[in-house]
Amino acid sequence: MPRPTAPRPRKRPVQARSQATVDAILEAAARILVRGGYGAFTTNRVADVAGVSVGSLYQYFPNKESLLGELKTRHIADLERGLDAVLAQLGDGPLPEIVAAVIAAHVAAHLVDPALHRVLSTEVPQLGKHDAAHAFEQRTATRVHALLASRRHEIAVADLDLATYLLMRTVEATIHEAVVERPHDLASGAITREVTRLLLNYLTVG
Amino acid sequence: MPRPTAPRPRKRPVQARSQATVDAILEAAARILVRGGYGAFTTNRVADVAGVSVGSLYQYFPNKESLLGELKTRHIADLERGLDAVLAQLGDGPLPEIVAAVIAAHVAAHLVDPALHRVLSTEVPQLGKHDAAHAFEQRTATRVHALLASRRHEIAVADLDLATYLLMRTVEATIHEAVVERPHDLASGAITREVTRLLLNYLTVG
Amino acid sequence: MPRPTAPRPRKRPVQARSQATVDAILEAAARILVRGGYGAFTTNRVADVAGVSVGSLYQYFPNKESLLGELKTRHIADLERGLDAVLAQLGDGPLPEIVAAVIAAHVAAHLVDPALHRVLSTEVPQLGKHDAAHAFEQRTATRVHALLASRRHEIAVADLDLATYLLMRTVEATIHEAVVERPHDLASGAITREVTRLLLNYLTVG
Amino acid sequence: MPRPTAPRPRKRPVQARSQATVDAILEAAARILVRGGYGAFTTNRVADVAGVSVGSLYQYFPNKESLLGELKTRHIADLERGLDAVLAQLGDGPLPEIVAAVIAAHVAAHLVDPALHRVLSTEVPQLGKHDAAHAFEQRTATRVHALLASRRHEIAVADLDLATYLLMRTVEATIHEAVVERPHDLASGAITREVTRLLLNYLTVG
DNA sequence: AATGAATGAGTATTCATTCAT
DNA sequence: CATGAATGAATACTCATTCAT
Repeated sequence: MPRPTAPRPRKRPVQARSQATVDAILEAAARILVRGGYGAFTTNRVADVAGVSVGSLYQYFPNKESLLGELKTRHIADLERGLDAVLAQLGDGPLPEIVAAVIAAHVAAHLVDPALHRVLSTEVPQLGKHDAAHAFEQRTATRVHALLASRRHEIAVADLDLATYLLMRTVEATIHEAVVERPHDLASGAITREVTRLLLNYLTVG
Repeated sequence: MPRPTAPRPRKRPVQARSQATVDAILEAAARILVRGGYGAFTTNRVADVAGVSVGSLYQYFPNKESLLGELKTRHIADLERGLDAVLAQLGDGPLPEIVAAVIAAHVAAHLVDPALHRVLSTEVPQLGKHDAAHAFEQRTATRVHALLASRRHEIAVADLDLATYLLMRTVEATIHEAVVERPHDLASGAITREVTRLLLNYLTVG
Repeated sequence: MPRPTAPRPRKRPVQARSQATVDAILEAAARILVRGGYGAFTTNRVADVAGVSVGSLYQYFPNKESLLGELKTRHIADLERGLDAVLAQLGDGPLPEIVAAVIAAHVAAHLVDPALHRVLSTEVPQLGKHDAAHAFEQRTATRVHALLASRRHEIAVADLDLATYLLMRTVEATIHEAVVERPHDLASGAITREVTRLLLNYLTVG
Repeated sequence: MPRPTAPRPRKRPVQARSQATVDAILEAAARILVRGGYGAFTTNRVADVAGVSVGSLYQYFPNKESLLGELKTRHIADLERGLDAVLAQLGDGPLPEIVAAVIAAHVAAHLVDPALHRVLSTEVPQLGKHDAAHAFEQRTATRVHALLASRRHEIAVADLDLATYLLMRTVEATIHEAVVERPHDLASGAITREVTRLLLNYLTVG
């Protein structure tokens, strides 16, 4: 009866077959979230759609919030995997290539599950931002910062920290919205091209 | 769970003391939203904090959603008022002045009630974006587009529509986040300066 | 706040112009009841439709129940007026005429406001039957009993009391339902004819 | 105030103990309805009296109306069972026997749960009569009609349809009221005897 | 482990009634 | 007398969570 107070503990599933259950639950959760928004996100319904009992759900997730947390964590891991794939191949090419790569990486990431991304980032209670999402952003910022630093001589911006911030915000904001509002410009490559130009000009032109 | 229907027009208070009641309700609503997020936003609690009875709340707002709607509408009106104040003074100065003004206007707008803005734009059910917020964005886009068009010869970007989109997204995203995450850079004027440079470079450098 | 406990006190309107207000209220009440059933019967709505304030309504009716009571009382007075008109003309004619007259009187009564009659007799809380309706039935039963008694020699039924009961139940039941379910047979006179035969046979055939 | 929608099919309980819960709920519902009328019929109170939580009630009945619907359905099933028991034994006996049987069946039916029957048929919102009650009446009318038709030669009434209507109305009305108002005459058999005579005379005497 | 029946505090909303103006 | 803003207990219904089987 008492409503949950803190989302401390998380998952526990380690065994073999239980993994299937956990996956089913998380998939059901994502589907419900995408289809009906956070308002439709009910533990009973999730269990139902997942084809398991509520009891089982609570076997793996101590409370609703932990389920949501795991969902976020996994989604972010997906995003990061995409990002890694692109950034990993980046040698010591010229700045334009790097910026283009960062943007491409973000585009790729946003196409992983745009609908889920939308719900997760706009409708779901945030709880202080001190979650996986924040950590991910931090990590990404560090990487971008390092990439910029390695081309320090090509960059006309004094405050590299601020530059990183602006770069990331800009990329995120333009790509994120474009997925929904300008799918055509995104598909045609216009968005990528323009944003690349936007950022390169900023970084290199005094 | 059916998504809530669009916010219906609510009963318009006209009498003397009723206006005070309505204001108290809206203020309480805003405060609760800011402090506890959408999850804490309960009609009974709003009435309680407002110091009125639930019955009174429902005398003026036919349902929870309409209360939320009015809150959004008023907040946006506040934003737009700030925007107007800045843009109205804009004569036919050079492009840099215009871009700076647009950014300054956004900064001003976001300082109206940043906390409320955050909740309203990220945690509250969106209902299809076809609300006051969307209309406001549309209006602003049109204004920005017109401003750019009037300086067409100074602008190196081919697609003015896309340029407007990128400009607005960039301004919105960087300012919005900076309010919370980089208050220092915002206060020092660094954000404004850099974003101005970012956008001017984009618009003018081929 | 405390819900009403007993419907003791009733109206108080005696003055001249206030009568108009009371009438408006009662008419509104009847209309609402007919259109929306007892579920739609709300003091605020009644006042609204009547074009007066709730306060005024409570000036004349101490509570919801008293309003309902007055409505019933008036409706029954209407019924009784119709009955009187028919029965008053009854001299010492033969039994068939009397039975026909009683039936005709009931038909007339049920055509006064069938819709209101329906709601009042099926959907509205009864509260012990110790109201005006019961008294009316009692009075009618007495009259019918007297009429039968005056033709005692023509009647083959031993228990005149029971005969009165059956006669009244039968007339009421058949007419009441026919208004809604067999309007054609009622209009054509078939119902009246058949019920007359039914009752005459019963009363006179041994 | 919108009239409630038609009773939707409710979740069918199948498991072991759940059946007990459903029964407890329905019993409590009936008791409350009988004791306090429709006004006292509250889902929370029903759950309380049933000794279960509201949640359990809503596990089996999606809404208040469905609970009421099930109650009606069961009550009518009870009535019909009684009717069946009597009518089933009817061979091709003479008309008097048939009429007597129909009356006896109704008497039996009305003695099942007279108090519940009263509330259900007079105080509860009807929703258009298109429910189980109506269907039951239809079925009964068909059976009675068939019985009369099979003795067509003994019957002096031209319109068999109208005769069926009058017969059923008369039986229903006299028995229904007698249960409450003339229990003595009912127990003594006087009601049955007189109503039988009433109807036989009607059907056979030209 | 899994199940799903059961729980009950909490939520949005209504409406009879009061009372300051 | 009239008004209508204000009241708040009561109501239908939901949903996170528990626990006996």
